[in-house]
Amino acid sequence: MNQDCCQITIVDEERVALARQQLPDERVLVEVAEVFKLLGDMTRVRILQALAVTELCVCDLAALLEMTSSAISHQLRLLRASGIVCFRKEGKMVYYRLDDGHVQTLVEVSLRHVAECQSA
Amino acid sequence: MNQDCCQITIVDEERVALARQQLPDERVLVEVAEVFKLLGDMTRVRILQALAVTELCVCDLAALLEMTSSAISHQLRLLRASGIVCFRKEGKMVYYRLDDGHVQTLVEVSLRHVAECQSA
DNA sequence: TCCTCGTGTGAACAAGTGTTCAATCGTTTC
DNA sequence: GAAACGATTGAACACTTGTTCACACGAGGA
Repeated sequence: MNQDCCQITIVDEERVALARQQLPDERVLVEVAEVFKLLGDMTRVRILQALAVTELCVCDLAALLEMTSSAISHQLRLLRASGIVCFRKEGKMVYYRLDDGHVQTLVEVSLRHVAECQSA
Repeated sequence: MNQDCCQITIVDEERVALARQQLPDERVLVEVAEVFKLLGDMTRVRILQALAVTELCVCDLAALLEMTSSAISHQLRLLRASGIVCFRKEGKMVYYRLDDGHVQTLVEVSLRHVAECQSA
């Protein structure tokens, strides 16, 4: 039986080699995880759900989610940096909206998954 | 102008009300965030990518990702609890595979999003 | 110009998370 | 039965992360 350097038995070398071959580039995986990490927070999910309905300014979101505008602003900064939301300035106000249809798709698929798990 | 209890001005009550109305149930949002949180980790993303190719046992995954089987097992436990992966026992081995097509869709959409952001 | 108000930012703290280590459980094979 | 092996689990640790607080910026309005 083959053993790797870590003394862990590889049961099926072929399958492992196949999986390794199909594994995307490390940098891509990092970014994929990064996107999901951003979506993996109640506050940010609620922000995105709200922005999926209509564009909103920071204080709108703060009132809607019953949080400080500072907390909202911090989260929006992260979402902005990853190209998930974009903004539009109008005087003192800054209106945010979803930048990308993919994000909405992700949330929708996730909602479907949760719905199925609950019914099962 | 209206003010809520937190002294934050609601700029557009109509839009806020609309967004609030469309906001899914709190418990659903918690679960959605939970799913994304699970996908928001490099190790788990790599596990899922590997399992998208073929079913694998714990030690296969440990060898593939160059990690201890203990670390892999901890992560698989979380993925199992959320119905993202399922397993099949065969003697001493436990073979894991994706339980749900939705998860694969999520990863694929995310990959597309990342690809577009890089090209832009 | 001064003040107000919406927003953005940095430091700091509490809470949550992933890995390691050691031990245990089941199953298979001497 | 005992040893070997794959898998699982709990505690502990370092590390990350979300919110709060205080303050700064910038755009109107008096």
